[in-house]
Amino acid sequence: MKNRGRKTQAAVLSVLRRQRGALSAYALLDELRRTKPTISAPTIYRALAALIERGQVHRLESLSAFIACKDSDHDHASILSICDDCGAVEESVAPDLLAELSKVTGRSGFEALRHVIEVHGRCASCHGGEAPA
Amino acid sequence: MKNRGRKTQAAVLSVLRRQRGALSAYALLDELRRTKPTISAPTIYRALAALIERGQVHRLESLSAFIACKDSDHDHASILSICDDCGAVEESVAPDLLAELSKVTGRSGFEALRHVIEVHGRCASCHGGEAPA
DNA sequence: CGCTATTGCGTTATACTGTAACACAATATT
DNA sequence: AATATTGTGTTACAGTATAACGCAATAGCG
Repeated sequence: MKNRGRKTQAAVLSVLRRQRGALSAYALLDELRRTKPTISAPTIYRALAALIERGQVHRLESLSAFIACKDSDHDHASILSICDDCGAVEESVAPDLLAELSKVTGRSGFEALRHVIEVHGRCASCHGGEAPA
Repeated sequence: MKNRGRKTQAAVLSVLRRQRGALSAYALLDELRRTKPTISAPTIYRALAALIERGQVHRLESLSAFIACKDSDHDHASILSICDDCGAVEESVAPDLLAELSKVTGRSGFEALRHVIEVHGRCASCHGGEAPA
């Protein structure tokens, strides 16, 4: 049976999809405990690992946080834009850019296997809107 | 006086420069304790923050680790290539790529302020060398 | 159909990463 | 010289993640 852990994974994914921004593992944990009070950290991390492996969840390295993948049809690495004001995260895809990046790092013979690209800044509503606090 | 913390910062930088790869904050701490046994975590983190601010140290977000900046003349974000076999880290600079990246993320009106670009893979000696364990 | 082997989930406990808050040292000010 | 000011160094703790164990669920065998 392949579906043993799938229930937890589905629950995790469902919570992440409900969010506008990213969620830390422990925020996720708190949320999931509302329906399953006994759930604990390693369960979450394992579910996240499986989801990340399948490309359904991204880990934001620069935030130690997680987000559901929006457009499920891309196998290649995403470019993640993180609004430092409101926490919203956007995904962009740009295969040409990844190829270019591999080329740059490959100058020295480096073999690129996994790209981590995260861009911090302000989303349209935040930098167009009122001044920050 | 501006140099109050500079002594610690210099010590941190010196240790980082001696390394081939990146060092976690606590590995750094252990190393520094050899000459100054009383030093503790926040001291290290403050020194690191100052060094990062000045661009002399980079934080590898995907490793929670730190590395001395090799070529001190660039203000723009670095592209960091991390060898997952030997831990060696290379820095590349590619302003055009950053501009392109800002353009991609800017499609939706996002204003890019800080780029995090880390590429995992294998350095020339590792993927050219013998098979991994 | 029950018994045993196998796989990997869930839990407990703990290690690693990072920071808030306080106390004090060094300098600037009167 | 005494006091105000700034920010370092420390203590203590919060947040992030995982090793290791025990058990539940399934598969294979008699």
